[in-house]
Amino acid sequence: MIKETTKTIERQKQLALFAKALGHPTRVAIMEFLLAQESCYFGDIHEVFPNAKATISQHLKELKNAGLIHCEIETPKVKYCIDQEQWKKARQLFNDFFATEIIKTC
Amino acid sequence: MIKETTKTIERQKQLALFAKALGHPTRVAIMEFLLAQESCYFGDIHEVFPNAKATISQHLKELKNAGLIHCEIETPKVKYCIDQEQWKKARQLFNDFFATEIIKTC
DNA sequence: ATTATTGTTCGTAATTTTGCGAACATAAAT
DNA sequence: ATTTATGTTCGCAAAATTACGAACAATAAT
Repeated sequence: MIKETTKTIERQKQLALFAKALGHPTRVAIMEFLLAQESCYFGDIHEVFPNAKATISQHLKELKNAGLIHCEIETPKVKYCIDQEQWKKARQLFNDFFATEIIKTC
Repeated sequence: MIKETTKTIERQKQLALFAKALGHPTRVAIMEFLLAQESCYFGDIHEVFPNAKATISQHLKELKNAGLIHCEIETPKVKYCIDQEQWKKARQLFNDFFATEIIKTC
C-alpha cells in the first residue's frame, strides 16, 4: 500500500467535497445562475426552478457548506453569492486535476 | 421561471454526473492513480487503498458508469483505464464552468 | 396587534450511497 | 477434476441524499 502524503489526501478530500457539491444538476444550475449575476436573492433563484422553496433552500445550504457560496441577510430577503476565494480554490484544484495529459492508451 | 435550453440542461446534467463520480475522495484518488499510470490492474489499484476489494470494485464501477474509465479483461486480471474521450469532455466542461470570472462582489 | 413578505427549519418518506464479508465466476495450472 | 488467482456480484446494514409540505422566524407595513 503506497503511502500518500497528508497533503495529497487533504487535496483529494477537498476536491471531492467541491465535486460532490456540484454533483447535482440543480446545484450546477444554481452556481451558473449566480455566476451570471442576474440576481442573488433567494426568491429570484427559486423562481428559476420547478422545485419547492425547501428544496432550493437545502441545495443552497449544501453549496454553502461546501464553501462555494455564502449569504447575507437583507431582511426579509437573503442574498446569495459565490465565495470568490473558494471559487478560485476550486478552479485551481479542478484545473490541476484535469491538467494531466494521458500519454499511454490502455 | 426562466426557460433554459435543452442543451444547457443536458450540459449541466453531464457536468453534475461527472462531478458526482468525483465526489468521493477514494474515487478522486483512483483517477489520479490511473492518470499516474503506475499500473492499470485492479489488484494494483486495490492495494493502494485500505478498503475491501468489493468496495474498490464498486467505486470503479461508478467511475465506469460515469464514463470516466473503462476496463478490459485480461483473465484473470482486469485492466482499468481512463477513457480518453470522456476525460477530455469532462475537462472541457469543468474548464468552461470555471472559466467564468466573477466581476461583482456581493 | 395583525397581516404580509421572505426564507429557513422540521418532520417524513423514498431512494441512493457506502462499505463489507461471503459467495460466485472465470480461466489457468496442476 | 481440483486447485489457484483474480475480481465481480450478492445481500445486508448504516448512513446520507433528495424532495416536499407544514410550521416557524424575523421584520416591515398596516
